[in-house]
Amino acid sequence: MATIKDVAERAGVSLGTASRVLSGSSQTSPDSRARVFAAAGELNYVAHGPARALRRARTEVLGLLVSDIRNPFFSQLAHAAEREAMKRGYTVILANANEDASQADEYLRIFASQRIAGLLLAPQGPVSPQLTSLLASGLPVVLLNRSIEGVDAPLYATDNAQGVGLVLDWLQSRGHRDVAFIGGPPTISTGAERQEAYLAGRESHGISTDDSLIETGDFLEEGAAAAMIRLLDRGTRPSAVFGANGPTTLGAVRGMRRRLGAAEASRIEVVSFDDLDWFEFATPAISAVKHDGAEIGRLGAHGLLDLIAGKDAFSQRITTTFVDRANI
Amino acid sequence: MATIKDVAERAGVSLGTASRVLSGSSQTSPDSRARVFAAAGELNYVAHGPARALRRARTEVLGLLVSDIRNPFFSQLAHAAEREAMKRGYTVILANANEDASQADEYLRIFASQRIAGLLLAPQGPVSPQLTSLLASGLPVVLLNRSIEGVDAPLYATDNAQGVGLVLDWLQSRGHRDVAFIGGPPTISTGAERQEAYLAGRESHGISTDDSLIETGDFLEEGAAAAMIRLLDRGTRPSAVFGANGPTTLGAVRGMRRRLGAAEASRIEVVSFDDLDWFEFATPAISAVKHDGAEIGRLGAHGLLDLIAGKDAFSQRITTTFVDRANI
DNA sequence: CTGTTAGCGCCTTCAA
DNA sequence: TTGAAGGCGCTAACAG
Repeated sequence: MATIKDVAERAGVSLGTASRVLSGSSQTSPDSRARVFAAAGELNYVAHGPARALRRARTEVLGLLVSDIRNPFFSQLAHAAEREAMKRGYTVILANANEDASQADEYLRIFASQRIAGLLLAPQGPVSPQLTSLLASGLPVVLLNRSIEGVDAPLYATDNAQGVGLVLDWLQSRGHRDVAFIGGPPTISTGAERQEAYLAGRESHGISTDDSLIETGDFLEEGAAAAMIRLLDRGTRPSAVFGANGPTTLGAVRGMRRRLGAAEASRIEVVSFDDLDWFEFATPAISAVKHDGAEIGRLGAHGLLDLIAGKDAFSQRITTTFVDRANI
Repeated sequence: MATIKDVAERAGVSLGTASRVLSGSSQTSPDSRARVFAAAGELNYVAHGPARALRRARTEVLGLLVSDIRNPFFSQLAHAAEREAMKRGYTVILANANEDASQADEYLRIFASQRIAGLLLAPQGPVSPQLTSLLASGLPVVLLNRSIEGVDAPLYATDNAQGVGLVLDWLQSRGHRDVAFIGGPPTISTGAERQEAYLAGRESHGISTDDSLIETGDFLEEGAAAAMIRLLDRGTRPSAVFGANGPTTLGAVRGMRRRLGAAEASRIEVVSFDDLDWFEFATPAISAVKHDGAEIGRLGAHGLLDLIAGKDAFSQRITTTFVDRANI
């Protein structure tokens, strides 16, 4: 591959001039600009990123750590963050921790070795050693959708309490009393917040406070299906089920159908935190809180780039809307 | 951040010894090993990736270019490729071209500047200038799921003709004659292959060869919904619809419901190339060819790493299975 | 506006 | 087995 030296030689200018032209840093004469660009084009010159990073002591790479890229919420988030970053000349390295803390730590190490300029973090659980040392090094960080205790970084997240409030109102309006709740891990802030808001709001919305209606999964499909089945196996027969995130709702529906068959399962109404493509096709259609992964990804990337530029960035809670499909 | 020099000083050895210990390259005494590791641990030393890349003239980074990360097929593929690469010490940079050739070219440029060690490519369309120059530079490349004319690289892909054969058999067994086909862009090899196999097999399977039953989308949901609506708007009333990939099937179902309403739409059977989470929940349930994005990602990464290691890698066609949900 | 030069952090040869 | 030294490609500081 051609180096900047090759370009300079071919253009008949010094290495320094070629560098100035190609990185557009300082003033250069129209003549040398033309010649350098021409030479670069002919040689298919593409600057050596690592060399540039070494010299500049910074990169234009952001790290994005999500917990499950196969969850559409996160793939939309990732997609939006990537676009936003690219608009401002940054590349995103995407890492997928699979809701697993040790894998997350491994990726943070890779991020550190790549000397990323900033970190977009949708964390699993508590602070890990690698994260501590990254934070200590002063790396700009923003949190997406999930907060971490003891980490003081801007947080771009769904307003979980508000969203759960919409679900509670809807459950009440539908006259549900025996509502099963399939939650996520309490170690994940979204899991904790949603569960807490739900538990706190039950009574005032005429919903049974019987705790045998509560089960906790892992925010993945399989775990949620297992949780649903545990709940049914102890004889509980709810009139509605509330899944605390997208994969959880999918798993809950699968679990119900496995235990009860499709016909009986379809007599139980389902409501979800997180709206999925197919909810309108289910029988009965599934109503849901819509929260916008893309918006969070966009805002997060924007905030992080501001931090990197030395500006301030401020946490933001994103208000949700509710899609009522009860009477379709 | 600590450099290797800091580590060497703290361990009381020379820089060269520290380097040898940390990269495990040549023989070192147990004594210096212990001291260097201890010092590195205390300083939270993480090697500077760009500097290493510059010196070694190669990176341990793979580029993965997919056309739509929000398509579950690709997010599973990406996830599996990433895991496989990580097992062998490589990092994956994921880029999402959004089924758009110019964005793809932009990302290839970024990959080039990062001096990736190899490229996993699920291409959009024909060869682009950047791709040509990457190939010319001898970069190891494998193609995933989609082939490109004139590019001679190992291809790991679904056996499209075989999969379409399963669909044709199923359509015949269900007695369908008027079958709508919503295809993908003919510029994408999967689009072309699936459409070609379908068109060629219709007659022998008792399916109408009326071309007003054929429409082409863009492999994204919106385009497919529009295609479905165009088809219905010219008065065509099929008894079954065949969607040529996952998002296409989703869009087709949406389009049908929009035009015909849920009740009438549910009298049309749907079959899909690519199985989605929710097909069992649809009314009637949607049958599908199951092709395995994860397997393709895994095989692709494996093959690419072999190429990088100087070994050979061989194209592989992955046989599909069919999930018949007609009598659930 | 341009040429020259030092050095970013690391690995690897060359001597010892 | 170890220390010393050169240089990967690039940018920025300094002279001119």
